[in-house]
Amino acid sequence: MTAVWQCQGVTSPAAPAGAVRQGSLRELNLALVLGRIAAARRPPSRAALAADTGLTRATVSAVVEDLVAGRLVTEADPTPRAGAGRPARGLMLAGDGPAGLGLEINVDYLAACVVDLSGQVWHHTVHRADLRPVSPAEALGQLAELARRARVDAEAHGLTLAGAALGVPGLVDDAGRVRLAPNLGWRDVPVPELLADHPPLTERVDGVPPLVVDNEANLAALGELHAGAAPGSFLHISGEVGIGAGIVLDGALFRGTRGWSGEIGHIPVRPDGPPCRCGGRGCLELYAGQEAILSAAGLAGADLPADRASTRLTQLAVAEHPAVLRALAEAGTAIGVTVASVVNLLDLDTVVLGGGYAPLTGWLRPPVLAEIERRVLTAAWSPVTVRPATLGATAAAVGAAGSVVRRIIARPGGWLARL
Amino acid sequence: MTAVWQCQGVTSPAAPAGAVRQGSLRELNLALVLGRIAAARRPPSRAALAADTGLTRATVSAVVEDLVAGRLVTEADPTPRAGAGRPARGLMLAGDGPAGLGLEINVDYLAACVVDLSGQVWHHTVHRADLRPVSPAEALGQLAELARRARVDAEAHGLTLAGAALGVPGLVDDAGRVRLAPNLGWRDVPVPELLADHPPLTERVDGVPPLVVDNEANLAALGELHAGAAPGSFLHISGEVGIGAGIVLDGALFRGTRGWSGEIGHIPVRPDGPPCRCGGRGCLELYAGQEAILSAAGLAGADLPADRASTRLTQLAVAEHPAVLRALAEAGTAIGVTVASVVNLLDLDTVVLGGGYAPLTGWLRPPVLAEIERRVLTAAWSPVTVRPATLGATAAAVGAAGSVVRRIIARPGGWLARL
DNA sequence: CGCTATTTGTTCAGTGGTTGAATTAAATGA
DNA sequence: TCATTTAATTCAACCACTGAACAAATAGCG
Repeated sequence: MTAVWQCQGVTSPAAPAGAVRQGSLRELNLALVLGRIAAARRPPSRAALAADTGLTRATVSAVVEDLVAGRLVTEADPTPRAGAGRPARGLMLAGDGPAGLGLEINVDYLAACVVDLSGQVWHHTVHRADLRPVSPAEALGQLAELARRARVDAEAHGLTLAGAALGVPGLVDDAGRVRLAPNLGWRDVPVPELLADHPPLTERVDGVPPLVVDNEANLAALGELHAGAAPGSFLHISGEVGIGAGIVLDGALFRGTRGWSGEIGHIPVRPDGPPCRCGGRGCLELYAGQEAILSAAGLAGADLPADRASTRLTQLAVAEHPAVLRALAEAGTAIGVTVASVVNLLDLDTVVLGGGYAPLTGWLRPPVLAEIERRVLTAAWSPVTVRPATLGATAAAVGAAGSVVRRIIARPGGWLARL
Repeated sequence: MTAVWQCQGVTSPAAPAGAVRQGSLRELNLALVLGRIAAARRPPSRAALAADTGLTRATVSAVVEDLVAGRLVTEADPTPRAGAGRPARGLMLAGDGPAGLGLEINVDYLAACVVDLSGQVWHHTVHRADLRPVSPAEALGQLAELARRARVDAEAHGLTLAGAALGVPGLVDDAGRVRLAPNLGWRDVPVPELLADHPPLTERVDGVPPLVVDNEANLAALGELHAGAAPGSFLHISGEVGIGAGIVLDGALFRGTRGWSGEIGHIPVRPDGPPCRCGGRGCLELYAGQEAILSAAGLAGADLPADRASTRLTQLAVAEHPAVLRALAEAGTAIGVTVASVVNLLDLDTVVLGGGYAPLTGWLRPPVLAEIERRVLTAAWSPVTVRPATLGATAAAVGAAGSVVRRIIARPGGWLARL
């Protein structure tokens, strides 16, 4: 009888955005096959791809031929596995194809990195400095120098930069202007214009190096997504001086109506709590922001520069400094209350603690889990996993670079057409 | 210079789900054209569709021919507009094609309705009764009787029921089992099994009548989406005895990892508030649920049966009953705090107040907006709209029926193949 | 009334891309 | 050595879209 009732999935996906023209077919299958190659653990053969995707072996061969000709895919030299029959030739993302340049500006550091199609990081520079007293133009100037060096290094390795992305800790509009970055003290900073004066990033390589400016929490979440360990849907919380979050739903970053999603730092934890500089009261940032934790631990004050605070906190936690442990427990509880709201709302099964929170996960996780178990209606049936980010503290830069190459993987047709 | 910098959109959409085979092309274009016909305000011509979709007129003609042959589309008899040149023949969704059966069980009523492809409601029955003292089997029996009558009525009109969907106020798993419906007092109720004994819903019509069981808040949100007034992304809050929410993102319902998204009623408003029956503390439902509002207004007690409470509340609000107005203001503030969290997280620009909240919007909106403006970081740049649901109190039933026909519109290939 | 301009819808040869089966390639194992 | 097995390619067939030409149907105008 149960077979009669087919339940689940009333989803109403919107009709495909544009027209599906003749050539779209090839374009879609290029993306499909390339995506599977990128997602596979070991280099798959053409036959395996055919079985996997449902396409014919003939079609897969033709598609792969295009991808190889476009330098997006190469054949793995050594035959990986054996059995009986003609050995398969494994396919993998090309290491000498397009690469992405990732940049990050945060309150206490600048970062630049280069990532190739396969996700391998070829270059990574972090420049620690308190950027609050520095003007936006000056900060971007320093960043441009980092970018220039990254490019030189990339070209020395024979990589072709296909684009760049920049993460900033604030709200970015469609034009790349930073509308508000409270912890950096920026307001209405036209990043693209300011960077246009510095040659390293304005030169075109191969006709296409657009710069994308985005929220650093979004890019960090993307980095975590592509780093592989995270599932299709999760919440990534970036605990820097401010607290941001990136929301990944079904393998895609959710940006919100205007691209300003994930402002988790200003979700009210205690609606009648102390006033926040955002105008609200009792925001999460007041309980779990870096300054709040430091101050609760009795470490607020002059002798701890911003660019050292994060590491110092971890050191003290490892040393089991009592006030620090207490402060982390309180912060964890506040984070847990907020995460419980998010999980009740979105039914996510994974929460990733990133940025400055990552090394503190050992102390933050217990109170976070406790609040989730108390407050999430469905927690009894399906546990929520809370784990640290696998990427380092500068996940946003790696995520930014990854977003460039991932865009190519998601829509290889555009890249191939440019050759 | 600015042209060099192309910002926005680092989105990394997952590769297309399945293989794009030869026939997929037609299938996608069928969906595309049918979707445009459904979305159009007046019946579009083939030429207009070609211009709109980017397809050739020849292709559109061929696609439309399939749709007409499958009884999904008909030509509008009267020529709508005139100008110069051969008059266009308008295309519209067929009224005699497949229809959807929508069902709803809630705490204080049962409902059934039938909706055709164009969204027109052909049948609508509401049976008000307090269902808390009734056993699940008994309640489903009553529902089956409603469904039987709806089907008879639909067939009398020449409609073909293509499927049914049922909304319940609780958590539903993949198999259609109601894991928990706190306000109904249900736990682990195997709805499909219990309904299998009642013939009206188990008969197959045309080979395909699957029953989909879903959360009523999800279905109500879908109803609001298809009713048209709402944009692509919004939060729909259903204020029944419990408080649920449906989240629509980019025109699609977001269901969460396990389909349990939108449990907004148990988002903590005051983490240290009074205990809730869910195990948490200070949940929204304790401040803005129907019982909370009644009790705050001094109306809690015996002489107000559950199935009358909602209308009574509205009457008293219209009469400006002071305690009721005060209670609504408090509830609105609690809703506002929660909505502020959601908007900070998801960056939505529209919030729809549905269910019992809809007629109370006049009193709830001001405090909700006040909290949003205080607490949402981006409120200064982009206002959030709060408006009542356009569908009546039984939006879930209409949304359920709509979900059936919308599924056909979204994927007409499957329906056409069955003929 | 007849002619032209105009727009709609259809017909048809042409083409790109997938399909399915047959074929070739390259290894294992008895 | 040869049968077996699996991988990849080749090729005729076919499906669906394309583009242009053509037929249909109306308004405007003299």
